[in-house]
Amino acid sequence: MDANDENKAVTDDELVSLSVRELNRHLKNCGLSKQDILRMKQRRRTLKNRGYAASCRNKRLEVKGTLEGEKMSVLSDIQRIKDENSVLQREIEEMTVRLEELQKDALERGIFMPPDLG
Amino acid sequence: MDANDENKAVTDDELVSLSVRELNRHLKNCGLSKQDILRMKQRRRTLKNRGYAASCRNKRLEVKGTLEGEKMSVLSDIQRIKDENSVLQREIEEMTVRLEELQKDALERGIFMPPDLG
DNA sequence: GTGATCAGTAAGCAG
DNA sequence: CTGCTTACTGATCAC
Repeated sequence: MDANDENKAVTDDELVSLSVRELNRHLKNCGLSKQDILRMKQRRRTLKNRGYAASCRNKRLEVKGTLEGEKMSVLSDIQRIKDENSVLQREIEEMTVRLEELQKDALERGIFMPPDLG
Repeated sequence: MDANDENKAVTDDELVSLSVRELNRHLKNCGLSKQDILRMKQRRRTLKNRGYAASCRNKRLEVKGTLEGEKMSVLSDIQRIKDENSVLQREIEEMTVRLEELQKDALERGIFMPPDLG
């Protein structure tokens, strides 16, 4: 098992993907000095940070995109409700006309409308 | 005039605020080597970049804030229009009731309603 | 040259 | 330690 690890170069990809336990085992088997080990640890941290920074930027863009999408969605909601509003308004106008004609007709025919309905 | 500038330490603030022309004059009067002048130019650029980065971040926050504000504004618009919608809906219901009562009353009194108004 | 933005780095905070 | 965020830096692009 030791033979498998010994003198094996560690790529950046491996350095970030290996667990701490695996990394320690590997570093020990390679017989690196404490200085080198520290250096590797720091490089691992740096590489991780690189990834974190990338996710952070992606997240920022994603949040922004979501916000923009929500705004658009709400804007279209407004349009829908405004249209609905217009329909109601038209309906009211029609009914108003209808009532006025009824009143006019009743007057012409000498019919008294119930007071509470006029 | 030279005496005023000579051996005068240049702070970072001055370095970024001085115009190129003023800076060149100052650097010359201090009798700096070309190496030093180049170093100062680069430092100036770095300091400027620092400021640009800050504005960039501020702008990003500002844009985000504006977007959120717009979303809130549109949301309150929706509420307003929905309320207006409810008022219209209620108005329609009242008129509907009124018309139905008129019809019922006419029927009871044996009065024919005009066909186009029924 | 100047200003803006991107990706990478280190410092610092939170879990 | 891990992951995220911020400030800074150099590189790069557009004006």
